[in-house]
Amino acid sequence: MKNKAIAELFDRMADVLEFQGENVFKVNAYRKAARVLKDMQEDVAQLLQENRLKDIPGIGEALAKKIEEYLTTGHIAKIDETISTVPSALIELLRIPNLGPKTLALAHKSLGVQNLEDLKAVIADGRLAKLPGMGEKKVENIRKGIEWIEQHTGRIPLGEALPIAEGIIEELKKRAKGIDLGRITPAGSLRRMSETIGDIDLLAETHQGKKLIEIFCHLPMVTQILAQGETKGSVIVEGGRQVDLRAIPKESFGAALQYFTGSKAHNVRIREIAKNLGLKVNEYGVFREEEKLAGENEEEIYTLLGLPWIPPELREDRGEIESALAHTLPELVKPEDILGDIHVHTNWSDGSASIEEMAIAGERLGYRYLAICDHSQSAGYAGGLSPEKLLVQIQEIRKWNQTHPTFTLLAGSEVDIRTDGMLDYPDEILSQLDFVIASVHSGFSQRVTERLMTAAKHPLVTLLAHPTGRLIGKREGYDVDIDQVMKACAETGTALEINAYFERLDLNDLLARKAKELGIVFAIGTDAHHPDQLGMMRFGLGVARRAWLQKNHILNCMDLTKIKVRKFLRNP
DNA sequence: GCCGTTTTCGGCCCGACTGTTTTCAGTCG
Repeated sequence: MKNKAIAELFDRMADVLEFQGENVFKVNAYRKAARVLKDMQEDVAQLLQENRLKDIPGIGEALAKKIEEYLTTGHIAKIDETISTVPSALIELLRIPNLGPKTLALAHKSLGVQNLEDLKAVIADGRLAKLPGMGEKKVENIRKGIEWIEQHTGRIPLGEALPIAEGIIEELKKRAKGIDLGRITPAGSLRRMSETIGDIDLLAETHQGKKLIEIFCHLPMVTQILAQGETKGSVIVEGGRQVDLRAIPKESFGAALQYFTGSKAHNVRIREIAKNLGLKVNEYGVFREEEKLAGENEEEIYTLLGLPWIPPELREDRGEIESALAHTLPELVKPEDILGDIHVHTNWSDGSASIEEMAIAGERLGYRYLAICDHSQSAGYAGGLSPEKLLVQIQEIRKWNQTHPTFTLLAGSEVDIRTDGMLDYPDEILSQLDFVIASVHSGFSQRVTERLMTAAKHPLVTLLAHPTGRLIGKREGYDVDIDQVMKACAETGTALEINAYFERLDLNDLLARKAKELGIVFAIGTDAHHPDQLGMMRFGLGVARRAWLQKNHILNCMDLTKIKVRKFLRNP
């Protein structure tokens, strides 16, 4: 599929045009087209065949022709030509905070800056600061931008960002006893539950902003204060992450929350709609001329625009606006819909807690069941269970169930799909399990598509775990044609996992949404190796919600009878 | 470059902040 390659080309084109001082709307047109292509699940080649390229929002006559050219020849002459006029090392510099296209063009034209090295040099010798419109402070900010990008390239995984945010919120509440403090919540990509977060954004409702920001900047976890004003504070906390707090008065808290939650693309659409209605939306409220119509709550903002409130997880301009206008937004799966966790390890393999400890932890979360799925025999690194040991574990689990009528343990296994394509236990063992998870843990480039498809077609396999194998910020994932695997799952009724472990989140939001369209059933499993890790369910839930999933799409939102009727369970 | 229940031309989301300026350009979110 060439969608991504074309999107990258359009993005690069936008960078170059911006650098050249082209019309900003043209630049934006390229950027929008790139974003839509990246998000899109359908293959552009398919759309071209059906002569439907121009049905893609943001793609008109000219870009459709360029896409067609790419698909037939492998490149786009006009874009290649434009891009080649500017060295790529120069364009890369646009990623530096506080250095935009104008300044970069100025440095290039006046000082001959071609790359990062040149830029550093003209900063160091003071030549950049002497250019017209430049000055010491601007240059200092660019220098800091370079420093920041050199040591801080990666984004924060959701599973790391959320606990930081919650720790700060808790600490703020404790220390703000004397002042008026109302709602306080994450905003930005964190509230949207994106898999990675840039900076952590918090919003607090208060009329004593200055005092609250003062408290915020002196929390125990703060290691550096970047900015401290009356409405905004910005700090670095232990671990090197940046956290921003904005203090918002009650009357505009909803508008600010809507505004700072984004995404940017979503907000652009919101303001377009407002404009067409003769209204104006900003972070202070909804206005008709000078008259303020709303601002205290997010709901009223959407209502004034003729829309239902849209869950933050959907706010990516991936169809939620259209769906909201048509009043067909899905009822997304909620935390209380989750009835159990069906991917859990114990100290029988590489977990750190006993079966009973995991069961008690699950019960405490209000679950009705838990599937114990330790590793299989060839997973030596993880203490995989021999067939004999697995049979003993099954007996243990059955025994436990007899004494606990209100909570059920399922006897499962996370069975390796070996490099030879076979499952790691013979069928006579697998058939004694209630639940079989198949997954790849070795040979990441060896016929993974074929192996996963074979596993999906195996009649004793319930679900494929972490189907792409990616690790956020660490590993790309298997060499796999996930479309083929999903097709096999759809055909055989095999479930796919949304692995909720914070580094995995695999399937991700976009793939899960695509799988949903194919009619595939999901399981959200935490892959917990410790009772505390059962709490990672919420990250998987975030992915599921971002994938527009409802509870009827998810195995572990069904009670055991229903799962059994749907043939996802065998013995219990 | 896209797009159209006022348009096939003339719009295209909005405001804060900063730093450089004597009224505004650039950058960011």
